Amino acid sequence: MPKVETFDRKQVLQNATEVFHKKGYNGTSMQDLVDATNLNRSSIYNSFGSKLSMFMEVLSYYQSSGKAEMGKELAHSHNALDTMKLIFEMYLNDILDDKDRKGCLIVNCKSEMANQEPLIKSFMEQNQEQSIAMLEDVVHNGQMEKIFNEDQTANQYALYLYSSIQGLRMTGILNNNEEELRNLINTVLKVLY
Amino acid sequence: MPKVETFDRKQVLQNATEVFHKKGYNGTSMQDLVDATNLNRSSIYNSFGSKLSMFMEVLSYYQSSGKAEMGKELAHSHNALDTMKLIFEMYLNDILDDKDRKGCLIVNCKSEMANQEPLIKSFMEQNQEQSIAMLEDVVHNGQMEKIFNEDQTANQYALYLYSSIQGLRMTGILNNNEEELRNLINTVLKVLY
DNA sequence: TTAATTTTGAAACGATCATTTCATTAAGAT
DNA sequence: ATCTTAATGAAATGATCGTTTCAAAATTAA
Repeated sequence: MPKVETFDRKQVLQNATEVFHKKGYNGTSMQDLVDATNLNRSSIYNSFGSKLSMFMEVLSYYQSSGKAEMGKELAHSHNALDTMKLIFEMYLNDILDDKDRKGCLIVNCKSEMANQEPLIKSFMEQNQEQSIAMLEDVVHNGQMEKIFNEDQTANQYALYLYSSIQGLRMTGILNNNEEELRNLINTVLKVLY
Repeated sequence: MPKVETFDRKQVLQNATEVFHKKGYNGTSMQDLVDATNLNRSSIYNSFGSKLSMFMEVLSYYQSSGKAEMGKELAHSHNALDTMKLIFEMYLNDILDDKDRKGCLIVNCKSEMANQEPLIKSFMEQNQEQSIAMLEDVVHNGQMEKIFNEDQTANQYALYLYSSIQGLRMTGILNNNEEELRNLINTVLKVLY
């Protein structure tokens, strides 16, 4: 066995994520990626195949990073309401920390490409399914604990919450007033209990 | 006075809107616009200046069309709850009729360009301001009529509704199940009364 | 009819697009 | 040391990008 991949693939993906996130898929050029990753143009094609397949890998990386971070954050919460508040708190912090006002990579990509690129559409469908399943689980627990009402099924509430999160991400692009956003989140969650 | 503008500017804008809506700004080429408008490349530049300024005009046209349609729809409603339901009903119909699953041009553009193009950012800020003012007015009326509660100020509820609408538009890109969306809308509105 | 002005067509602009090619350099395995 | 494979660099691919140019055709007011 000869020379093995020497560059840090994770670091490269992080750098690529940053550009795609800031400029969008169509707004990002291969030159942008060469500059951001400090990788050779040939190396990008050797290691990632094409702009689109590199982007798909970026999306997966972004998704699993988010999931990991969320899992860590929720590890020590055993109350469904606290869990739900923590979830929204994470998105809020993401908005408040986002100096470039880029919004959410996945939401942005859905709006840019879901109706154009079948691979993206599939990714978004499974992302939606997973997100709703996760939210449904939390709501279901809350309903078992009698913390959340049963006016709607857990699945119905999960779709509502999923939609609210997308709305929050969109709103956060232009509005980063912490007080207003916190109030908005409280209003979203109020219907649950 | 010699030759006057012969083509139908409104029709041209409608055709251009269709392409921009389907492909996004960065995904739309000048050739796409030439094909869609049946206008000469030179004529486009003579009449609209540049791709970006044509897009700005498309955005304004889309916005004012939506406002006009909404005004007509709401003309005969004098109950704040009915008005609010009609507003959401309009967005729902837009989703159900959207065969290409394009979502909302304005929401898409906000996610694609608000952080990159100052002209777009300004447009989106005034669009948000107007939308919230309109919603605030309806909520305020409902609160006067004692139909809506006063747990939050009309302005706070307006931001919540504005955010919910953006979420609905994003959700509608992949989900066009009428029953689920209707249920989602009911959940959104329930907090108001 | 003439003068004014716009639309049109076609070509060209230089820049940039995503991708490919290939010879050179580098490094682990035998 | 040598074989094997990967990373690199630089150049080139052909296509397409947004925009400009300009002469010819078209239209209307004077």
